[in-house]
Amino acid sequence: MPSEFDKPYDPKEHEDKIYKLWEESGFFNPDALPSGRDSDTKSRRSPTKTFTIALPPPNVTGSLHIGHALNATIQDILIRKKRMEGYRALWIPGTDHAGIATQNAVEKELKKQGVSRHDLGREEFLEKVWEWKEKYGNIILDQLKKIGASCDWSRMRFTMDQEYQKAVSAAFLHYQKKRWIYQGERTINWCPRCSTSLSDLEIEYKEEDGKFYYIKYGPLTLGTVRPETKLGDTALAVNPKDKRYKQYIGKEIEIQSVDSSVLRREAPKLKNIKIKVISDHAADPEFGTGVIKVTPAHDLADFEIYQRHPEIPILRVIDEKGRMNNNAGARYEGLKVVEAREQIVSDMQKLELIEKIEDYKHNIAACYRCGTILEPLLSKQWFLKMNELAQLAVKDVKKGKVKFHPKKWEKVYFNWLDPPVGGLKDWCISRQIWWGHKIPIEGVNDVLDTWFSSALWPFAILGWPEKTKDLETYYPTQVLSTARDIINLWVARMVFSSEEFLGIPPFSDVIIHATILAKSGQRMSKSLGTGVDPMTLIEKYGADATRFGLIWQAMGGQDIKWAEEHVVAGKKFCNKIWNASRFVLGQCPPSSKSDFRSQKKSNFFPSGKTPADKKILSQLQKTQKNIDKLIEKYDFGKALHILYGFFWHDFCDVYLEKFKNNPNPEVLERVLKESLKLLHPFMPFVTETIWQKFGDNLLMIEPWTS
RNA sequence: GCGCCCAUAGCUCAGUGGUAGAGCGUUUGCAUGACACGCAAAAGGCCUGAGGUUCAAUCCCUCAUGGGCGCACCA
Repeated sequence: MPSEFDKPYDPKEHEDKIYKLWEESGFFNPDALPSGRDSDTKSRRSPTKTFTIALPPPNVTGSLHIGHALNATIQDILIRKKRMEGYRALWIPGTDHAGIATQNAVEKELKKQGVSRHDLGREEFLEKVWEWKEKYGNIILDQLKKIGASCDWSRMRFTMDQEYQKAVSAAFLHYQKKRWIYQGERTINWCPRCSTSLSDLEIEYKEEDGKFYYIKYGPLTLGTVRPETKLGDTALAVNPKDKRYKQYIGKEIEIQSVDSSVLRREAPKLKNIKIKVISDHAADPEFGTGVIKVTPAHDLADFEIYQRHPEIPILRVIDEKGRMNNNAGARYEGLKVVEAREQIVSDMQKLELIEKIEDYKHNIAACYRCGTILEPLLSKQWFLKMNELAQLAVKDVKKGKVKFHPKKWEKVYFNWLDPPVGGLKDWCISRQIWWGHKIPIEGVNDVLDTWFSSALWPFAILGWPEKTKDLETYYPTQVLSTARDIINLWVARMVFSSEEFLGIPPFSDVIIHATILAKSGQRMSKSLGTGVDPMTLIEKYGADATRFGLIWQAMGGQDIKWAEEHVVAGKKFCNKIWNASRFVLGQCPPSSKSDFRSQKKSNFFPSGKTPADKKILSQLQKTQKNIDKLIEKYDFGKALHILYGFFWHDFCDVYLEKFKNNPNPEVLERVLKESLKLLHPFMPFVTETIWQKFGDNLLMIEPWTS
């Protein structure tokens, strides 16, 4: 027995070597796959039979987290199975430039040296980002190799590489020609920290304990959580049906307010001002006092009121940095929003303009990249019309051309694209950062939303807008596997982009995999230290065990609370496979290995004649069918449970234990060989390592079932 | 506020219209010609609560409770 076939299986001994073997074979590139096998005259790999997956490009800022590991495993299972089935299986990897996230990361690093991006200027800063990307951007892909991902690295793409930039420009110009892109002045979500606009999807809501201030406006009283925006009020609104306030509608009322021209060091003073009362359905008679203040420049809802009542003025009192500007008056100018709030509240209290203050729990919008509280701001931005595009995306799922697994996620998709109330707002595609695709219009400095380029991913990586051979051969893709939080941010936008530019859906099946939660049942969080690093798991238990643990737990896409025990089980299982193989090999020495490999269908029932032989062979056959069916249904967890039960219990505990004194080598070989194939997509390293003991062929391209 | 999901063994989860399973953990044997990362056994659950449908419910329906998540302009 070869010395490296030692008792316990040690993944570290084998995994890197095996990965190198695969890479050197060139078979990750489907163009290099053999077109048929000598033992099989039917051409297994007809050029038309392709199977493509576009890897959701990880951000260059990131390192692999446990969710990536699960997602990569799922995709690798599909790709490996299809490759064994004879498809030209292509899995295209790449990375995303991740505009805001990457810019933030680089700025943070520069800050350590006391440098800001403004010190460097745009050109030099971008050079730094590129340097940073070259240095760190591919770490995550190396981590994918560690878990065994069989991507075609020769086709690796980056959302900012030259070819990809062409695709982005082409898409932009196409939309522009259709007049779906326009510039407009709107109140949008603004992150004062990142100093850029954000789309409606790039928001996270945080619950906050705030205060609800009841402020006197002459004869009226109204409630607000943001008294500082009072300085930008240009109207009051009441509901047209609200009888209490009917008499005021359409009238200008005179109210006493804070005199904002009084300097801060002086005592606050009252000032009489006039303000118009309008009627609008946005005012809910049931809530607060039924009167609302309208601050169109700093509130998204108020801006909508303004759009319905264009006669009211707009007054901006907050700047891009989140500070009060000179419109706010000398008393408040330069104060941060929160400071201004404290100041104005104290002023109003002194002037007896505040009736009462209540505790109030509410959700506030925060930046999805840095967590800073967003400041709605009137701003000139570029928008992409969404009506028709959204309908393209809706149509594909409604018609079943794109299917979600599990199906329930359709709801999230439809809920955004085709909301039950209101409509889908146009997509704010401009960002005021430096790192990204520049908007291809002369004199415009803004860059495009990162997701604008991500939306083109599945076809841009195959060469679109050029009519490349790859695009022709490998598009559309079949499966997209991703996390649920980017269903709208990314999946929906890929669907309509592909429909718009190529007239077909980008993929037919969308797998929304389980979200892996911390033991507490909450999302894993780096800052809380509840995250699990897949690299640590691989280091400790091996890649196969990690893959096993992930798939074993991620049943049916249901969220899971992470339990490392299952990775332990995976490690034990690797060992079991290893040792069973050692035993079988002992019964069938390497001299017979050519026989071992060339068994054909004709002797699926080798000379085994005992009832037990027949039983295990029929169990094997049943398992093969089952596993195949379950993988096709994307039911990976169940497939693995069944495989585990078959191999460990039916084969090892029952059959092997019973007959180890008097084994039937042919049956052993048959069962082991077929089991290794079934196991390979799940646990590629051990299975390939064992397979290598039998000959030179790669298990990776052995026929799935024979 | 609207919507979705979950509640089964100590832990993490499967599952079925006819009173339950896995992995890990625990207990007890066993160094049995691959494996102690093992083998053989065992303990452990009125399947969250209350109603309903049914001959029959852990599984179907309703409500409740607890937990998670998504959406929403309620200032």
